[in-house]
Amino acid sequence: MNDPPLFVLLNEISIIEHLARNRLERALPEGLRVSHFVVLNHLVRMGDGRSLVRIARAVQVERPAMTNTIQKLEARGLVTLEADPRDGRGKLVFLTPAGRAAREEAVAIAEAAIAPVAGDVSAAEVGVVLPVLRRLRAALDRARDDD
Amino acid sequence: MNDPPLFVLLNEISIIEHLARNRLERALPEGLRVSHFVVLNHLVRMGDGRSLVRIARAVQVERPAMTNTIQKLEARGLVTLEADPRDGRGKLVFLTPAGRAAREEAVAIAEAAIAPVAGDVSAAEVGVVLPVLRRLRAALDRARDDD
DNA sequence: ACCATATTGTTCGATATCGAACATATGGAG
DNA sequence: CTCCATATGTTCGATATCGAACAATATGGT
Repeated sequence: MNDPPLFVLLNEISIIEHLARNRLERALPEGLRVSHFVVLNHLVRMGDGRSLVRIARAVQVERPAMTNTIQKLEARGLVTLEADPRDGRGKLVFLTPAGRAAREEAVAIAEAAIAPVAGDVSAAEVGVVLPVLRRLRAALDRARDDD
Repeated sequence: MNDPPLFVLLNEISIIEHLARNRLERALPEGLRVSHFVVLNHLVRMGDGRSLVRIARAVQVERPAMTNTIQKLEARGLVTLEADPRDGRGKLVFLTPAGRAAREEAVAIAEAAIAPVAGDVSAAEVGVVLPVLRRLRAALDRARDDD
């Protein structure tokens, strides 16, 4: 079997993603899904007060999924919603203090979850790999827009 | 934000996986899911006549999901099931000619789907990145067993 | 040989995600 | 200003996945 190199790479990426996601999912507090964590993380890192669509696009899910995720986060008191003053259709998502705290806790859990494998891949290696993957991601993103 | 390097790497991997999966999902023939394609691919590459659990473990899904996937493949006439002569509990999965043909077609579709981004990552770069990711995958696999 | 334990494939209930469709709101073309 | 295409958030129906639990079979220790 000589599949194209990129094919093999994506296959490996797919497996790693699945393993890492499952591992994180089990480590997170009861009821806090990876998808929730991803949104909290995004809001902390990129800033809150963003619309649902914008967040959805950033984390690669469709709008209905984001509606669901945000409703769960709101029910937990981790985010609040406000009407967008500039757009009557939009809602803006804001982190609550509890939301920021939950994100901190989840990050600590995530780091602990990957600690056992951290020794197998050095920071230097990540430094080599990461730029290539970023380029790959950018290319996939561009290809998506072209469809 | 200075997250640990491995954390950033896994985050990037997660995004790439999602983009690539969505892209492939849309390109595949109606009703043929990525999960189905993964199983067909596995059977061709690693050999058929394997049990459900064995396939499930290899492609990182739980047994109920594999039961579902195999039933769909069987309904499409892409695989057949036989009782394991050595184990009264087991079933062995065999590819049909139609299954092999469907796999060939799906591989061609998958290659076409990633062709637009193939130019952005050279084979040499894949050669550099792949060993690191394989090591990461192996480490995650080991960590899973340790739980 | 027997019984406890593990394994296999399955069913069941819960949940997340998706695509399609909808109501509402925006904004540009005429 | 009016009207139509577009965008936003939501609801709905379908589907895949998971964890738990189950029946049937294997396996290993005594």
